[in-house]
Amino acid sequence: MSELSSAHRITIAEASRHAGETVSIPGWLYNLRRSGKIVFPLLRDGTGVMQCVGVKANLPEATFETLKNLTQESSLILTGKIREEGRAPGGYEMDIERVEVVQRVPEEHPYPITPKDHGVDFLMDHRHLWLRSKRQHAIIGIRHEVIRGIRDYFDSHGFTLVDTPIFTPAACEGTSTLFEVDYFDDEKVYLTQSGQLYNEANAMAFGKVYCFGPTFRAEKSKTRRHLTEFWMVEPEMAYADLEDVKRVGEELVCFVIARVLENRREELKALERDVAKLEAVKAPFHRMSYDDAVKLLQGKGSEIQWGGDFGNTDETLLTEGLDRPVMVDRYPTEVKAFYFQPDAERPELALGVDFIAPEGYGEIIGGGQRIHDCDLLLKRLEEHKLPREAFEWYLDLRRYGTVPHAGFGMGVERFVAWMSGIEHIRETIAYPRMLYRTRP
RNA sequence: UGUAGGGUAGCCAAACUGGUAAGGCGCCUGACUGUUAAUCAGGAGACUGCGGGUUCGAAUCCCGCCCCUACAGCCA
Repeated sequence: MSELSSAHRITIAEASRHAGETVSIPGWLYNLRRSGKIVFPLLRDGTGVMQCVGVKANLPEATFETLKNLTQESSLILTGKIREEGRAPGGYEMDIERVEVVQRVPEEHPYPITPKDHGVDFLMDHRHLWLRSKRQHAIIGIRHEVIRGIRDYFDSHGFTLVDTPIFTPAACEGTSTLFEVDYFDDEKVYLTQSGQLYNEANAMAFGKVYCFGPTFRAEKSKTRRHLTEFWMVEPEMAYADLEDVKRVGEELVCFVIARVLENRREELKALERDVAKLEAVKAPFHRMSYDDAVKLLQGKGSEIQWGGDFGNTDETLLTEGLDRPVMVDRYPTEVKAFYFQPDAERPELALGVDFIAPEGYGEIIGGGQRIHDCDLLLKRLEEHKLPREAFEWYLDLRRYGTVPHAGFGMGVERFVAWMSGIEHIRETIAYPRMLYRTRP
């Protein structure tokens, strides 16, 4: 590509450091404003958008004509001098000297996404192009920061990354529906819905581990909080209990929020996110038992009965008026998975905890302490009618040096939706997979 | 899967108790030397989701199907 740029190549993000220099910026035409003898192409290069100026009197006829007739999203390389300019959005502007059009989008097939209103369905059908627009760019940038923050947190706190398989032989939790995949020789495997069980084995090998990858749920959920394919980070710790889960979860959330606030101001601004709401999220988070949560909800008019799980509106009610997440712990054993350690004093309760984010973003973390006693685990497998043979390897973890251990899972997309302050989770991943949408 | 709402040009969208398809964006032509989703003037572009029915006449009413959205259940 070097023959295409006639001057030092820079990105728009670097432009402020090159004021007074003549540089080349390769990119795409975001928009074009024209006014007779002066044109303002807005150049987009993935790092930002920059207003450029072309004045007829200062340019060869052909160059000006080329600029004037550019079409939206045409690819081009602009060369010119960078100048500080108060009238330009972003504060810097390029005085265009040369233009090289790499591909001009023909007007017979103009770029479909215009700078005006579009419906969700149309935009989702053009998701591969929609990613070029400012809002999507900002959300994906925040997603990147969230993922980097999560990794940095675990990497700097003694956790080893041990990724778990995506093809799994059976249900990890038995409840949710699984996607079935044809394997070789008539064998069936399933797409993972959690790395949990493998994580427990890995924790016994490495002490503190985490896995980070996609998970799949074949539930026919059709809400703004659900995807059939989503990313989850799951830490697991040996010699740890429910309190450790609460402490680590709280630290992780605060760490990642601080990173987003530190490095993604521009994106938050583009999304008109109320950053004061994020800045308010500090430890300690609110702590509440399931018992108290049920009483609180009933007092607020919820239909919930002791023994039931929280609905969507219940979660919103629980954080009503709160500026930070609430951790609800000690759920009835029946509503939780088979592997939860029971409370020593009240065995009808499971040592699990859910973190419910404020502003209606719902559950972002779910986890707890696992059963470490082999006999109890066997009993639970029977109660849940799970095939013992499939869990022999899992039982081995209780036969060879079992220890109390605990962990949790955090859904990346819900976290990103919360950070971004957006309504629907579908915008937090580049290519969302939902109940009735698997394309593009 | 249930309940509710919706499907009108490439996109957004109006059209009352049925009367013969507004407006805007984008595209094309022209004007404009500081535009900020530029503005102004003109132009092209629609078997009103699909199939059937009622009617002199259907975007509008009725039946069936398809698709979308929101909410609920389940969950991260």
